[in-house]
Amino acid sequence: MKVLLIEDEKKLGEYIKKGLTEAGFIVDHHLTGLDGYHALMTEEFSVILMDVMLPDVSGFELVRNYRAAGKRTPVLFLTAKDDLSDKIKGIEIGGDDYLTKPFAFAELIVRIKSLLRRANQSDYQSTIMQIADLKMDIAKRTVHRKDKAIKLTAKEFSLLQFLLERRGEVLPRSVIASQVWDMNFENDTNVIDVAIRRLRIKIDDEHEAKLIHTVRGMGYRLEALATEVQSGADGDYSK
Amino acid sequence: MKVLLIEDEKKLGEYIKKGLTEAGFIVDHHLTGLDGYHALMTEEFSVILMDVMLPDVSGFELVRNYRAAGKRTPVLFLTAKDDLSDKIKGIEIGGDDYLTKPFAFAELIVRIKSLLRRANQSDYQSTIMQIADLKMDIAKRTVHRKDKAIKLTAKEFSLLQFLLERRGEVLPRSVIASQVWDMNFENDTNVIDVAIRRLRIKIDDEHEAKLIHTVRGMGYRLEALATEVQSGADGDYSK
DNA sequence: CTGAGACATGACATGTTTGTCATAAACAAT
DNA sequence: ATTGTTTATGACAAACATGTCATGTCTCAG
Repeated sequence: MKVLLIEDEKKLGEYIKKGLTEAGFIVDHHLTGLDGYHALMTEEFSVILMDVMLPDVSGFELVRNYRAAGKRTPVLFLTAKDDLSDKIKGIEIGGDDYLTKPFAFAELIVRIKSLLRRANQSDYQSTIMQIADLKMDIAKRTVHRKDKAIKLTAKEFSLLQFLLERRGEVLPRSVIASQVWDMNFENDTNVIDVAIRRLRIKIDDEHEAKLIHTVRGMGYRLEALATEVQSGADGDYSK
Repeated sequence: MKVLLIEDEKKLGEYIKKGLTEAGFIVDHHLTGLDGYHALMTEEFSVILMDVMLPDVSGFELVRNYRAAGKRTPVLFLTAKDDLSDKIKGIEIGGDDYLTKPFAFAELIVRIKSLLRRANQSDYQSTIMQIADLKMDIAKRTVHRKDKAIKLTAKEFSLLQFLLERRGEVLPRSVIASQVWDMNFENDTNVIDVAIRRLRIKIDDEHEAKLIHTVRGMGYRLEALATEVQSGADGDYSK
C-alpha cells in the first residue's frame, strides 16, 4: 500500500509519515506541489494525501490536471478547519474525501481505508506468477526480470505463461504445441524451438541464472535452479 | 461445474447423472469411449468420470491420449471391485483417482470435490468483465459476444478493456490517449477514432444493440442501452 | 438551408510478429 | 574420434498490426 503525501509543513508531514509507516503503509513524502505532481504522474499510488494550501500550486489544480489524464487514484485533501469552502464540501461526491486539520490519527486511517475500499470495488485483481526474479502479471500483461520490464509479443507471452503454469514440469513439444498453438497433431515444424529461442533471448540471455532448460529428447522445463548446477543429472547444458 | 461421464451401463449412467444433477453439477453423459473422447477433446470439463471397462476403447487408453495433449482435467475412474489391477492402484498418485463399483453416492461426491479442490489449487482465477452479451476474460485474453468468439489485436484489447473498466463513463479522447496509448499531451492525431472504428467493426457492426457510443464533442462511452434508443438525448447516432 | 466543426471511413505505408527453412552446434552412443 | 540425432540459430517471407492521411458524412448553430 503506497501512499503519496504532499504536505509543506515539514513537522506535520513527518508526523503523518511516521504514523502511517507504523500502520503498514509505504509513504512517499513531498514538500512542494511540483515535486508531488512529478511523483503523482510517474509512480502508482493507492491513495494520495494532499494539503490544499501549498506554497507553489494549489492542491486542487494538481488534482484537476491529474484527473484530466484519466487517473483515478483517490485523493484525501487535508485542509484547515477554517477553509471549508464549498469546493471542499462538494468534494466527497467526486470519489475523493477531505479531512480538517487538526485530526486524530485514527480518523486519518479510517478515511484512508474507506477510500481504498471504494477504489478497489470495481477493480479486478492482478494475477501475478513468479519464479525466481521473474514476475509475470497476467492481468496487466507485463513481465519483469530483476525489476526490469521486458516486452514480450503475444506468442512469447502465452508461451511463458504456459511454462509458468507448469513450472518444474518437463513439457514435451507436443504438449506445448497443443496448448500454446493449436496444432493438435504433431506437425513437422520447429516453431516451438524458435519460439523458445526468442523467449530465451528476452528473459535468459542477459542473466547468469537461466530459467528455461532444455531436457534433451523430452522437451523444455521452466525452473529456477540452485546456484550451482548439479552435474549432468538432468540434461541441462546451459552455461 | 461441468462433469463428463463416460459409462456404458445405461442404467447406472442415468442414475449417476440424476444424482449429480441434483447435487448441482451439469452432467454430460456418453455411452461409448469414442463419443466420450470427442466430448473430452472439444469441451472443457471440471472432472471426468470414466468407466474403465468400455466396450470400444479402454478408459486408460483414452486418458493416455488426453494427457498426451497436455490436458489436465482430473479423471475419476469407475471400476469393478474385482479389477483392482496395479494400474488402478497406482493411479491416485498421478493426480487422478478411482472408485470401485458399487459405491455409495456420498462417496462419489466426496471424491469429486476432492479432485476439484486439488485441481484448483495452483490455478489462477479468470477475471471476467461483462456488459450486456459481451464478455471479456482478462486472464485468458478472450472476448465473446453472444457466445461467439472475437479475435482482437493487442491495442483493440486494451482499448476495450479500458472502456469496460470505465463502462458508463464518457471518456474524452485525451483520457483514452493517456491511458491506452502513452501520449501524455494531446497530439494532433486521430488514432483513437480509427481504433474505435476497428473495434466497432468487430464487436458492434453485426449486432443491433450497439455498445460503443459516440458522445459528440466529449468522447466515447461503452454502455448497453435499453431496447429503444432514446431520442437524441445523448448524441448517439448509430443505426 | 448552409457552413464549420466533429466524426467515420477507406487506403496506404511502415514496422512487427510469426512461421519456415537451411545450416551450425551440441550431444549421446558406439 | 566418428556418426547420427537432437537442438540452436540466423535469415527470409508472408501475414498482421497500427499509425497517418485524405475524403466523405453527419450534426448543430445561425
